Amino acid sequence: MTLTADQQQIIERIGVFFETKGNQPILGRIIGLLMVADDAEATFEDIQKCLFVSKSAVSQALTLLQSQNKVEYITKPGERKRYFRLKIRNWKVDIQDDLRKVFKFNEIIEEIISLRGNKNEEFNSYLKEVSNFMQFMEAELPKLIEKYKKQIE
Amino acid sequence: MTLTADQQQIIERIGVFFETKGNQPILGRIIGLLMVADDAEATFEDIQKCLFVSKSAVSQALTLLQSQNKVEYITKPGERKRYFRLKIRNWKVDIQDDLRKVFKFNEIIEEIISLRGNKNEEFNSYLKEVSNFMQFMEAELPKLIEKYKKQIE
DNA sequence: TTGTTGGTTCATAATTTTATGAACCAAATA
DNA sequence: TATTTGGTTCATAAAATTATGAACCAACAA
Repeated sequence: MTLTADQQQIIERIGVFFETKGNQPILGRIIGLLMVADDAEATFEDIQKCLFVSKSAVSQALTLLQSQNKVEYITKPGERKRYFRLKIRNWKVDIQDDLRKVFKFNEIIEEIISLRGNKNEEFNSYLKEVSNFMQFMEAELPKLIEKYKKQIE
Repeated sequence: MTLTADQQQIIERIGVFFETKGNQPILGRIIGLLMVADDAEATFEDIQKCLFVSKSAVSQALTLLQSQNKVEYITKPGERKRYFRLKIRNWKVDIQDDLRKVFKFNEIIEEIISLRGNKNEEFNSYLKEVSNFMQFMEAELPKLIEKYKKQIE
């Protein structure tokens, strides 16, 4: 498999995106490769050669991505090689998870509120306001997704 | 300033939360301290002593947090010390930014779509579907925030 | 004018994260 | 049976991140 300069570049950008989300560089690049590859799949060897990394790095990264349900592989008749692909069915779920993660902080905020004294009531009410906003958003999110589902029907 | 065991514990949890969002450990802990502190503020010395870190670490972390608009300081008459606080007015904005960041990936997806060949149309249409979902969510988000604002009036 | 307080700066030490290479293994092939 | 293919495993090297300490500075106090 050979990549164009455009493809190489966008793989790096995808890599950076996933890296800033807290993943190690190679994971994002593999996801990137699987996204830009013409047939949306790549063998172990493809990954190693396209990304210029060691066998062990590829092996470990793939193990991780599979454990995270981000990647799976298929096989082809008469071949021993694995063809790795993105487990794309999970994406919308991933997006929702990312959104929920933002509101996850509300759990901590609620704990803080219950712990705080009354030395700074202004801050306390700010906290409550933020908490309220998060609660609202968290509750509305599923409704929004329902709305989307109806819209595409 | 002395912290209870409860306060110490929650500071660590806040620290971990911010750390997994890609920040260095000390930043999250400082934010945590400013959240649980009774008067919602702390001096340079307070921070150093409560978090058991060096002067330089505190100085560098505070510079960063201030540059990120997360922290500010006030002074008190007759005192040279700075009292650091969370710039709490920015929080709802921060939350919105975090949400937008999730959809930011759509820019990359759109680029990928325009770059992809037609070797795997199934994958192509999956990509379009995900992109569509993100576009929808991104467009609805401001409406949701409007709805919230009206609701609290 | 000397010392103290409240910091800042920067080179580098300590730690953590990430990638490597060598050894290994099972299945298929020669 | 020996060799090749397609990987895995693990100790550690390399790189990146984070924290430290020493030197410094300005403002104020003695």
